[in-house]
Amino acid sequence: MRLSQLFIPTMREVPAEAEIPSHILMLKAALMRKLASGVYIYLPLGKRVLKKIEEIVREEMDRAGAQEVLMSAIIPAELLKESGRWDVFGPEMFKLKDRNDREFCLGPTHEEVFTDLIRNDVKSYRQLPLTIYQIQTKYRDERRPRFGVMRSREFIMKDAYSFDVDWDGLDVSFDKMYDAYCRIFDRCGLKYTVVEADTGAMGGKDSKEFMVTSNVGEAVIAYCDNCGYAANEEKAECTVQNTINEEMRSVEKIYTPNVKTIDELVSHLNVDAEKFVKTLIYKYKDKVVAVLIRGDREVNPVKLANLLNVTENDVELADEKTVKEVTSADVGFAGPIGLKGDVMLIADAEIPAMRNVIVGANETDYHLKNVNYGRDFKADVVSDVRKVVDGDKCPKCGSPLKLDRGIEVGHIFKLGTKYSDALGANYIDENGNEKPIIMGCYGIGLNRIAAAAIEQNHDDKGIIWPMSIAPYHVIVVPVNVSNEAQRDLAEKLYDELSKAGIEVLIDDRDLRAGVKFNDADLLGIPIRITVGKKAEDKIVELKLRREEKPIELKHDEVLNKVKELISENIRS
RNA sequence: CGGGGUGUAGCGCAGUUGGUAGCGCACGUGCUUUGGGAGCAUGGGGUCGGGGGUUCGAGUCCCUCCACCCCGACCA
Repeated sequence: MRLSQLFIPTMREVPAEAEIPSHILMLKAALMRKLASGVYIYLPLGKRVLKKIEEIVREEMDRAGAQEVLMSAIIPAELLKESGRWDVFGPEMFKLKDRNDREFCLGPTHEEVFTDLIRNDVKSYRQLPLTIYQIQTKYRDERRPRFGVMRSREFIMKDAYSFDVDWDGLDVSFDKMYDAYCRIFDRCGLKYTVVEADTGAMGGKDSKEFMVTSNVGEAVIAYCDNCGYAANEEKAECTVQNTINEEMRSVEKIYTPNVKTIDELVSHLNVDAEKFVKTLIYKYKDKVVAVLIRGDREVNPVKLANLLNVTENDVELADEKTVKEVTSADVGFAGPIGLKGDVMLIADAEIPAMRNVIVGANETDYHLKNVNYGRDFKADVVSDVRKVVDGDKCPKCGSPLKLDRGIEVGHIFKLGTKYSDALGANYIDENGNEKPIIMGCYGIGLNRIAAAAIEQNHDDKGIIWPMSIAPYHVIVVPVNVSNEAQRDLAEKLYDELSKAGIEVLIDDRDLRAGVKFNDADLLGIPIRITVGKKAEDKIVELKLRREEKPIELKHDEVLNKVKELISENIRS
């Protein structure tokens, strides 16, 4: 392709709306443009990158025995109402009505549609196992789209669903997908970590996320260098860090006028935050629960929701009125002793291991010190409900955990029977018994892969595409197109490379060398061939985008060298 | 959804006490130039986010709506 003809409106200045490198570079390098908040259109180069990623995903899905189908982006409301998710997703869905006032939504995910297909057309164990997938646009009306394609409202996803006769079968299907995912991300040139994840509103059992490590990632992951344990922040198990064996002292009431927050208490009493226990009042489904947690810790809302057997959306901090009713005091003085009404008391796992702590007195302007679990109060439930912190002991081996940020590019679940039960997707086993089909589901965000790849592969000049997903492999740059020798040699090379099936660009624009080099760097084409002063002697330069120094090559050596470089850098 | 901010040429921005809109880059044309974002000359491009109001006169003041961005909340 000729740059003089390619629709590639690169930008010299940084668009004000973009903050992170991938977003900036995708706009600058003319991969995409924004149409509306969280909605992007892809230009020729961006489209090629997506195609490359799509092809890798497709090859690996097919290799793993999955079969491609294509659902509709439009889903009738009744299907999602059948599973209950019409309300679970709620405002996250783009909803629409047809002329007869029938409700639909633009699919945020497709479990129900796939399950519906299977319940109609799969009846016997003889038809199982089966894994089918699609590559399709999904729609989620995110509250806050951001970071370009990283969190957009329209995005391309590969979603696969496995159907098995039993849990052992699911394990096999799941492991195949797991392996396929590793191959996909390896081939895309991404550095990633697989972490244990919470299943959340999706339901199901085992769940793993594929996280591309990046400091712009929105997810926090905890991992252990020693034993390999890794989990996302929501899931990461917390252990009791240290057990204090002080002698229990007697409870004292202390006057703490208008001292409400842990920070204020720390400076008022000159005692470390870890000697306090916070009492947080939450509401869920018209019930009230009090959560006790060490002063310097944070509650993990996912763990709390799971413990209460509700979704995260159902749990929220109680309003002031409720807090006053339950604690008989202003907000800021809640404690475990003397709560009124039907309040479940949950203590974080660390609480029983603490001694002589300070808690709210359930009386405005007072706290209690030397309070001890077991002697002074007992919780209805003791469970891990806090967020991990850097340095926590690994739940598997006890070494210190580290925290990092990641971009979630893939997520695989063992769903089990959640949707087959809800929609009645059953099969007849060899004994004639009707049983629910055991399902798994597996998602990959394709545009996110592109953005994540840029996050991990760029410098201050632009993108540095991994060979496997680069829009083109080679760019031929004649330094001066009005120099006949340079132009002719460049054209000849372009022609030879094209005929050999190489994906090659030629920058035949009548521009200064600096502009062309800067564009080539911005675009991130892996191999640049510069045809300059030595064109008369049939000598050109070959420079890798990733490397600093070029090498000189004779004209007739170029094709083989290029072929070699490409095949070295693409795994299949 | 709460808090903050911004809307002026394709991009980045300026616009004073209210007086009829400008700069850089980009774009067209001509000449010169040609190994890391050239120079000179010349030209085109604007419902100043929309609507309403105040005023002789509004990019500027007031009201209102909208869009977009950031922080938070939220997120299979």
